[in-house]
Amino acid sequence: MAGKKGAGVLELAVLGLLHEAPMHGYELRKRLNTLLGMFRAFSYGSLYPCLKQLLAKGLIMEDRPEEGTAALALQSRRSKIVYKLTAEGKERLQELLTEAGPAAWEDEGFGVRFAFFSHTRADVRLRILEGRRSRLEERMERLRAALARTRERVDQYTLELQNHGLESVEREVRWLNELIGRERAEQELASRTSDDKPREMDR
Amino acid sequence: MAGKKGAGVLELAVLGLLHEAPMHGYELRKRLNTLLGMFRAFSYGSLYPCLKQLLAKGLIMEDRPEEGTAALALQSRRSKIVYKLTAEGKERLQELLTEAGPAAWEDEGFGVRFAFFSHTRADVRLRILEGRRSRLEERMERLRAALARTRERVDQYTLELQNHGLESVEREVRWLNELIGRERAEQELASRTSDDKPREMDR
DNA sequence: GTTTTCATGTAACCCGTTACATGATTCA
DNA sequence: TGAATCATGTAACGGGTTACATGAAAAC
Repeated sequence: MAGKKGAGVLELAVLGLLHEAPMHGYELRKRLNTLLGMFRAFSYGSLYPCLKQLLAKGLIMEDRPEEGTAALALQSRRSKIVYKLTAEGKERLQELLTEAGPAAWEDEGFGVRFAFFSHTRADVRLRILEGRRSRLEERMERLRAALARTRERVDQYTLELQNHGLESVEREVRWLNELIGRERAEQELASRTSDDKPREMDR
Repeated sequence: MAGKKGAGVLELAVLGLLHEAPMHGYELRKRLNTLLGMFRAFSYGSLYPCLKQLLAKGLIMEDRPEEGTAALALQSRRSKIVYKLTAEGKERLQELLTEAGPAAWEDEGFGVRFAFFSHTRADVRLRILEGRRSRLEERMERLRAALARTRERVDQYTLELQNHGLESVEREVRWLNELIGRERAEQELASRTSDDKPREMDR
């Protein structure tokens, strides 16, 4: 609970990907951008400094392929640097994936969290999905209100834009509804299996 | 063509809104956020500096309500400051709305341009819509490829995310197709009306 | 053997936010 | 008269990009 701040999408994404498999920066960036391609794209200019920083924090470690065992090659020979999570890194990742607050359901962070949902506790998943949904429902309301006002002022394009925006949000809400339904069903199934045990909401 | 750079969404949005009607900062921000609510939300911390900067560039001017005609009130009395476009401001706005390059169809800038499409030349509108579409089609291809690869690795949630992303993009492409169709129809109609006149693409 | 792609990194910069400070106006 | 909201502003900071520099490995 000490001065831990910042976090950021990138940090989480890197930790998450490295948890799946050790990787070097270049590859990491590619995986990053295919994973989150529909939201954003990171550049090397942000990735490498981030790695450096994670290294300094002891959350990841380098795995430089040390070439010919002995003292042959001097320390030059720049080569691929494979990164992997340390124990603290895994802990940190788990911690990030467990927090179910605004950071997890705002536009910024939701995508990444969702991408790593299979490493997230079931109850946290549900809370994040619900948080996201109510966030979008708010937006929907505001959008509907805006639309009602715009309809009178008849700027055809603004109307078209807001309408398309509204439909997008509505669509995402429907998607979330389905996901939440599935999660609930699974949870119920799970609790019915472990049956009479006195509760114990995970963790 | 001299050292004009930066621009930015905010500048365009402010010019666009002020073109519709003079306004003070606070109101401007609200209009801004209902207009572009589904993309982003600006804070005062960026709006006021932007206004200051536009003022310095001579694109907008203040309209301080000068109270009781004469030298009564000393120069204190801070009050609402209504901004409006200058001649150069209108020119600049027109210039911004006429450029049909990447800036106009990337995620960042597309929304704002579209919102002000009714002040944009018909041919420019079409080019921007087409630019946007091909941008999204690229993304679609990459997304489809990513999906194909993900399907084998069976992370259920990643798959779900990418799938939803793909569908969103496909939906936007269909939307654009429709808009482009309408624009084309209108253009044809217009050219058939003015018929044998040697061209003169609007404005 | 040269071009392309892989691979790592840095420095300058930009756009925007957060948090704060201040004051006027409206309304209970 | 005190609280809420309207209204304007600033300083510190942050997270990211662009453009650049460098070099190894693969492809042609």
